[in-house]
Amino acid sequence: MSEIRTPHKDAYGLILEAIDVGIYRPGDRLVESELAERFGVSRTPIREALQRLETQTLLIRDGRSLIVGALDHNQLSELYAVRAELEGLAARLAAQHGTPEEVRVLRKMISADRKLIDDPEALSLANRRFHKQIHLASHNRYLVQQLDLVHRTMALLATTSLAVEGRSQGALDEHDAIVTAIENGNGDAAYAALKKHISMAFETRLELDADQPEFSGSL
Amino acid sequence: MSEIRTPHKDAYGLILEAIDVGIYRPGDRLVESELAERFGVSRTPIREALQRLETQTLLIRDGRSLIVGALDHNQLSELYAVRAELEGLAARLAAQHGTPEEVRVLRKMISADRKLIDDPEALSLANRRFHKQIHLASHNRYLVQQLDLVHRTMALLATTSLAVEGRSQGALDEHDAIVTAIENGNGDAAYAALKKHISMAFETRLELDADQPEFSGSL
DNA sequence: CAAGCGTAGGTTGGCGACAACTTAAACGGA
DNA sequence: TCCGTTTAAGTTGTCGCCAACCTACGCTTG
Repeated sequence: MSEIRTPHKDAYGLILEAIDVGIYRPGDRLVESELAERFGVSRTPIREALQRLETQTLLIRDGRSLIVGALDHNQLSELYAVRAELEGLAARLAAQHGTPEEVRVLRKMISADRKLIDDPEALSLANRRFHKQIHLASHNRYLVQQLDLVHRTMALLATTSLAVEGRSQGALDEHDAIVTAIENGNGDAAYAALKKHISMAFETRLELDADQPEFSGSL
Repeated sequence: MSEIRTPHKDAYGLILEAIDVGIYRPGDRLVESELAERFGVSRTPIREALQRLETQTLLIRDGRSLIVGALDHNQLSELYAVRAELEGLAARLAAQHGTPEEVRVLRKMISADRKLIDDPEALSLANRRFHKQIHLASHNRYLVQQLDLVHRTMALLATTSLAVEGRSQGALDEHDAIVTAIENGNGDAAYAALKKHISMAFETRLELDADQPEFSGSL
């Protein structure tokens, strides 16, 4: 209750947030001393955080130093392939092992999210929570862990695919189909519905990237 | 060319190897100063390595210190569920995107491995290489990364499931079926064959654990 | 004799400093 | 003017030290 200014986020969270906010963009080089000064700590905790981020491939080595990872088209494609499979598995397991309480929470989320249909910002956050809830309902800690990694990697992408006009409605309908399958305990249907959902999201992102003026890819 | 004694493995690899060899067993507490003295380095690189191992959940926090992670029955079950899905995806992608050269290497591996049928030690190593080759043939770096993580987690298990009498022959036959499906470019068949293979391996491990006098789970 | 408190030992987290290395710039010579 | 060499600045890797904290043992007291 004492520290309001600094909620004691460690260097890991601080750097992650700095990347999220856009202070550091893909391709930027991260200098330890600079980060240390920015956050008012020594280089030691910075180094620990950087190493953690490196093992998660959010940062990649360029010679001796670290730069913020970038996702080119190939990487995006590969990432979505893995994500589709893992999310599909999560849905299947959620249908099989999810508790009634967990499933009801999912159902409630959809109802609540329909009211946010015009607020892309809030909808993006709600979307994360929805998927996270499915992950947890799978009751598989390794799956949760791996999906966390996937989602963190996707944080390297600036914009959310929900920003595309009209995508919100479709996404919510897909969410509905997923939850319905889970409610019915139909693992195969849940697996298929979530895979389809990820496929649509990927397709939307590709359209989004195609419209961008493209100032990526540079080193 | 100067250092033959130490092939410049960093602390990360050294600790990992120490766990593999059994110097440190699941549940053991890792003391930084002890590791530093053992490897003849300062605490700093040790700390970095420990943090990396912690992010991969090979080490887990017990209060303030780190202990080697252990896998109970539930964790093992969850881990194999994820592994089956990821390995299955790797096989599917290998069938779709694998180059003829990569596939031929897989075929050769099986022939070579049949000669090792009486050497569980060598066969275990060959088995790892075989699966790794499939991962690489998927041409999906994130899948490779995640499967690496899974396999490293399984390193916490002392014995290999290939140690079970008669399992070697069955495993090789399953490998054969997998490669055949990949050769035919049949993604669905490859997916199913590898999932089946992992399922059999899991079943074998359960039998193995059931026979063990069980001195795990403590602490 | 038991229980609670205090102290001492040990371990982790953080910091500043130094050495090794890489990169880049500047200077000199052809 | 261009290229090579030397030098200097900057950054990372490693180290030893100190403070905070947790634990466990021992002592004291009821």
